[in-house]
Amino acid sequence: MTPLSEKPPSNSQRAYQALRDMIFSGELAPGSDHLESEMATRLGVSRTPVREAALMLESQGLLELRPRKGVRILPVSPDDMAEIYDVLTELECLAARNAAEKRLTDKSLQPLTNAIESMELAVSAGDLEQWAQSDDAFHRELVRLGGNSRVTAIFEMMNDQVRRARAVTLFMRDMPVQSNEDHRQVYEAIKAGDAKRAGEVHRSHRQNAKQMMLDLLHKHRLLSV
Amino acid sequence: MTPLSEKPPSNSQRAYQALRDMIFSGELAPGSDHLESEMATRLGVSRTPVREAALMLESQGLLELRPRKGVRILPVSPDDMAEIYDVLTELECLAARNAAEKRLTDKSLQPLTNAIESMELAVSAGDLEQWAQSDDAFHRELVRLGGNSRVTAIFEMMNDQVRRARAVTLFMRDMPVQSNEDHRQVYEAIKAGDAKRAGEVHRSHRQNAKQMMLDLLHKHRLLSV
DNA sequence: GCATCTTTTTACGTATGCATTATTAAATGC
DNA sequence: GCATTTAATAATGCATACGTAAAAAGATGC
Repeated sequence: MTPLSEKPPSNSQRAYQALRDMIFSGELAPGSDHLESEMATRLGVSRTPVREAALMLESQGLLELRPRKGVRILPVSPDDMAEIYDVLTELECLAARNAAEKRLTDKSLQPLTNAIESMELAVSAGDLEQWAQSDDAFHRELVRLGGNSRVTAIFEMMNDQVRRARAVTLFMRDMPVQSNEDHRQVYEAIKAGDAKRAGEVHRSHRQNAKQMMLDLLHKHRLLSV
Repeated sequence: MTPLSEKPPSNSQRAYQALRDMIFSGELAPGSDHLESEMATRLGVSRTPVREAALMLESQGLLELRPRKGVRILPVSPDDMAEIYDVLTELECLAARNAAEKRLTDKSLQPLTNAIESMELAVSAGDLEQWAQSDDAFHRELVRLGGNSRVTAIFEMMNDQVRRARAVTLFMRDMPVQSNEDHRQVYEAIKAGDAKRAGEVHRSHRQNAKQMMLDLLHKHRLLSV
C-alpha cells in the first residue's frame, strides 16, 4: 500500500467533474439540452452516476433537470452576473476584514504577494491570460485567509461563473493597471491589520470589476454567457 | 383538469423534504448516522430517491455521505454558527441597501410592517415563539425585497440552520426589546431610501444577534446543535 | 390540405440486482 | 488469553430493468 494511496474517485465524482468542466469550457453551451443517456454514453458510464452528478450541479445552480428534455445548461445573463458580483463583493470584503484582523505573518501572506507579483509581471508582459490566472489566485487566497469555510464554499461556486464570463471577455478589455494597484493596497491593509481599510479598498476594487464586466457584456451584446 | 393542477412531486422530492424536515426537527440528531436502506424503509421508497435526496442535502452542507457508514447528520458547532451569522450579516445588509435604493412603495413594504407589528405584539404578550416566527418573516421579506435571487437562495439555506439553533436557545433568552427597535429603524431607513443607514443599522442588529446566540450557546455549554 | 384522434416511441423516475470492498466475526497460532 | 489471519457479513456504487407519461409520428375524418 503506497503511503499516499489515493482512493479512486467514484464514477459519480468523475461524472460531476467532467460535467462541470464541460460546462465551464463551453463544450456544453449555455442554454443547450442534453439527455441523460447521451451524457452517460459520452462519459462511458450508466445513467445513474450521470444523474447523481446532475443533481449536485442542479443544487449549485449550474443546470436544470427537466423531465424529458434532459439537463439544461443554465445561461448566465448580465443580470445574473451582477448578482454574482454583488455576492462575491460582500463575501470577499468580509474575508478581507477577517484576514486583516488576524495579524497574519509575512509568511502566511506569501501566497498573496506571489500572486501580486505574478500579476504585475503579466501586465508588463501584456499577458492577459497569465494575469487572469494570478488574479484568480489572489482572490481565492484572500478568501481562504478569511477563514470562513462557508464563504469559501460559496466563493468557489460563484467564482467559476465569473471565470467563465471572463474567458469570453478577457481580450475585450484593457490591461488591468488600476486593478493591480488595488490588490497591493488590499494587501497592505491586511498586513497592517487595518480591517476597515482592507474591506473598503477591496469593495471599490470589486465594484469596479463588476462595472467593467457589465460594460463589456453590454458593449458586445453578450446576453448570456 | 383543475386550473391549478399541481403535478405530484416525485419521490425524490418528497424524500428530500422529509429528510430536511427530520433534520431540522431534530428527529435525526446532529452527528447521528443512518443507513440508506433504513431511510428508504422508513420513507417507504427504494434506496434510489433516498440517495438522490441525500446527495442534494450533502451539497447543501446538511449531511455527509460516508461509504458504509450511511449518511451522517452534520452537527453545527458554535464556530459554525459564527460563520453562518457572518455570512447572513453580509448578505442581509446587502439586501437592505438594495431594498432601500429601490424606493419601494408603502404597499410593497407592507409585509415588513406586518412582521414588525406582529413582533411587537408578541413581545408585549411574552410570546417568544410568535416573536421568533415573525422575526423570521421580517428577515426573509427583507432579503426578498433585496431582489438578488442568489442572496435569497443562500439565505434560505443558512437561515434554516439558525432556526434550528434558535429553537434550542429560544427560551434561554430575554424578551427581544432592542431587536424590535432595530427592525423598525431598518424599516424606516429603507422607506426613506437611505441605503447606507439601512445597511449600517441592520449590520449592528445582526452582530448583536450573533453575539447573543454565541453567548447562549457558550453559557449553556451547547457544543453542537 | 388541415385538424383531430390514435399509435408508437422515447426518456424519465424508480426499483432491483450484483460485484466490490469495508467491517465484523470467527478461527487459528502461540 | 491475546494477537493475527481468514472467512462472513453487510452496505455501497453502479448497472440494468421496467412502468409511466410525455412527445412525436402516423392515421383518420372532413
